[in-house]
Amino acid sequence: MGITKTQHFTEEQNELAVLAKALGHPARIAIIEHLIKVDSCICGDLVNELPLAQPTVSQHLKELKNAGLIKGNFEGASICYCLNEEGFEKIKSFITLINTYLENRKDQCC
Amino acid sequence: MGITKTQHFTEEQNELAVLAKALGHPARIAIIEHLIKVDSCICGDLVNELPLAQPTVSQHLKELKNAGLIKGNFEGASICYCLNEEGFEKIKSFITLINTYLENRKDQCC
DNA sequence: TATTTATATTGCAATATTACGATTAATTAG
DNA sequence: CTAATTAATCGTAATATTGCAATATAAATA
Repeated sequence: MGITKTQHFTEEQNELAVLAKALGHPARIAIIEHLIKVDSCICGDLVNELPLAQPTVSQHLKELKNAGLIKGNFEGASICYCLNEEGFEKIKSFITLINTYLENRKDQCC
Repeated sequence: MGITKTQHFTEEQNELAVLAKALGHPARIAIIEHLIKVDSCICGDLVNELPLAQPTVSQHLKELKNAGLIKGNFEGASICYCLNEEGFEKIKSFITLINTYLENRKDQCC
């Protein structure tokens, strides 16, 4: 029906999915990569950096912020964005779990 | 216009986005978690495990496979699925990059 | 060969996402 | 206060995703 059955999955599963989904667009990957390069920047910088219009960039920023992957601070007329460590911690834990499993995996069917 | 401007982003950015997007659904997180628990399983096992119908599970498996996060091997009448290390390597590299950055970050605006 | 078992595919309805022009809101500069 | 700057929101079109019933495919078994 086009609507995710969120209520049937665990909170942790839904949380991870939200975080991964937020990273599931090249523009948002590009935003994260840019923030790594410059520590922090304002929306206008990203509009210059990306091949997208200002409302579109603003929307992507909103999604990253809602997911908990970036933070925004008012700085005069503009808003200063930077990475939010908390969100990435959760992804890191999951990837570490998978990595540990893969390193110790014996029984590989494929 | 509802269509991602893939061609304006780097191949690496698009690749990462595809991988993250594939993880961006709780059912697919649940599938990955189940595979970690049991090493390998067939579609029918997941149909019993998840609150979703067989065609829906099959579709989620297809997406994970297309993204390169799982592999499927014919095993008689059924297909044996397990994690694909290659796909997770790429995500791990990205998360490690971010993690290294966050650990050394001095200038935090937020 | 016919039947059962396991999974993929098709088709479709409901909903979500992507993108942007136009507009609004909020702050700064003059 | 007014104009300029910056970014969010609204409205909307195009497209993608989610989910499942029905069906098709493919292998194992009787």
